[in-house]
Amino acid sequence: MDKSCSNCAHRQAAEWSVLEGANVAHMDDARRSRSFLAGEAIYHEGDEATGVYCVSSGLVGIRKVDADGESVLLRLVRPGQTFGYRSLLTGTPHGVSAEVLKEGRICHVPAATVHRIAADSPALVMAFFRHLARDMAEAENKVMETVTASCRVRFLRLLVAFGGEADSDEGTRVRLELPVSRQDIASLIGVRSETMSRVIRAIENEGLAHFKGRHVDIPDARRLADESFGSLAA
Amino acid sequence: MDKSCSNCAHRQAAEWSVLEGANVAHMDDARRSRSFLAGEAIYHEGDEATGVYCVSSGLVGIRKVDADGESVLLRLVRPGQTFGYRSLLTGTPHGVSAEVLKEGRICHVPAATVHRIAADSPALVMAFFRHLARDMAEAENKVMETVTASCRVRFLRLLVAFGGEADSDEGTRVRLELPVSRQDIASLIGVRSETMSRVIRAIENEGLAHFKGRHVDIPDARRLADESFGSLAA
DNA sequence: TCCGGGTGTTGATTCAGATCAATTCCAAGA
DNA sequence: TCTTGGAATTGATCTGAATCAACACCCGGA
Repeated sequence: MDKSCSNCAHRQAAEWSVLEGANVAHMDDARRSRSFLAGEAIYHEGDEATGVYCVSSGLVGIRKVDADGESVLLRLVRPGQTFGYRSLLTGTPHGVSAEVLKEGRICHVPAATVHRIAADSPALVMAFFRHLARDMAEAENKVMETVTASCRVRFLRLLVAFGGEADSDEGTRVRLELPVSRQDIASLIGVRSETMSRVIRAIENEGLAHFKGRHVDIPDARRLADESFGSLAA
Repeated sequence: MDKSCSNCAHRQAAEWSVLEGANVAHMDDARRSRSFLAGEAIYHEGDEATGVYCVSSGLVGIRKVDADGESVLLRLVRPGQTFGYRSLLTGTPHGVSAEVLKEGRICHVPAATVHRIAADSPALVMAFFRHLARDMAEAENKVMETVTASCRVRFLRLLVAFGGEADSDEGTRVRLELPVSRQDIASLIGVRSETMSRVIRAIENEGLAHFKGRHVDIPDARRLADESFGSLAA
């Protein structure tokens, strides 16, 4: 399996899709994939970048830890997405750590290869720029949210985001699976896990959604989406 | 004044410094500068990008407003720094708004020019990538801080950041001037202005710093820096 | 089968910061 | 000079979320 990027299921999604000709071969050639178990660290804050990573399957979390040991889960990286390119391209140590949240397979493209191809293909650099721009926009949203929205609203919005990726069968009912543990969800929206529990119970009681393990059943997605639009759903 | 980028006081700082040969001339030729008064908007969220801006003098604030009208000041743009390049390069509408906080002069390089030069100079794109990467790192720090640190600590860290740019005369005493109003500082660290006042008064009472208008006098910068390192200064 | 430990839940209590409501301060304009 | 309106301060009160402390649940291993 995984013999080549060309037949990777996610080829379209990743930055590599802009590559042409010999560069595709270079990539395929230098690329190495290996499987990771949940909990394994891929790199730590402060490490030097050794290349660019690409999630083939599983789920990766980008984390940051402060001096007090407080850890925040900044974002998730899903299959088909790349990560770690920022430090590599700027030549600075990683400012965040990456860790496997759900076991899977992750490709690694060595630094030298990325640099060589980037020097030859401005389109690749541009693709990474776009990726970074999108991440930046999300980071800005996150700052806004943590400052202005209650933890309840933040959680509802996260549900909506997860739901967007899930299968919303024609009607308004949506069934989805939480990709990570509740602790991690709490960390993702910046609250304590106890608070997370209470928020979930409240939502459950109101009948907005039904939680069983990692399964979530949303009877009326529209109602939930409305609620997630800030406190005043004018 | 301001006849050319070549003799701009901030030439070294901005992304343009990587340009060579004819591209420098193209830039200089197309560039237009004009002065803005405090409070003027440069662009709004949702606007299409018309070019890249460069602060010559004064101060610019990057803001984001949510559905409820809550506004957060995300970051400041100082003389010598560029902004607005993100939307231009990705071809997406601005996700934030830019507004003049302190009157001054701002240069504008039209979209067509930037695109033409960028197509010819991969180094320019790379320079913008670096800028974005730095902003992203700061955004990540901001998320961390708003989630983990008290508003007191967040304010102290902001003071330290301002102090870093100021003149710390040989000793530990630092004298600096706040670049923006207290309301804006409150918005910058994500608290209400009332809270801001109280925090400032508390710091004043402890003798950590002395505030008079926008002037701040820090008798012992080291002590202040220590305090800013989270709640537990082990 | 009985552990053990990680994950999640629940309750009681506390506290940081928001909110509501007056003032006071101050700079620009008439 | 007086006026005026935004910026800043101050006080009283409320509340959302953290904290502290048990306890229930579930799953893999001996």
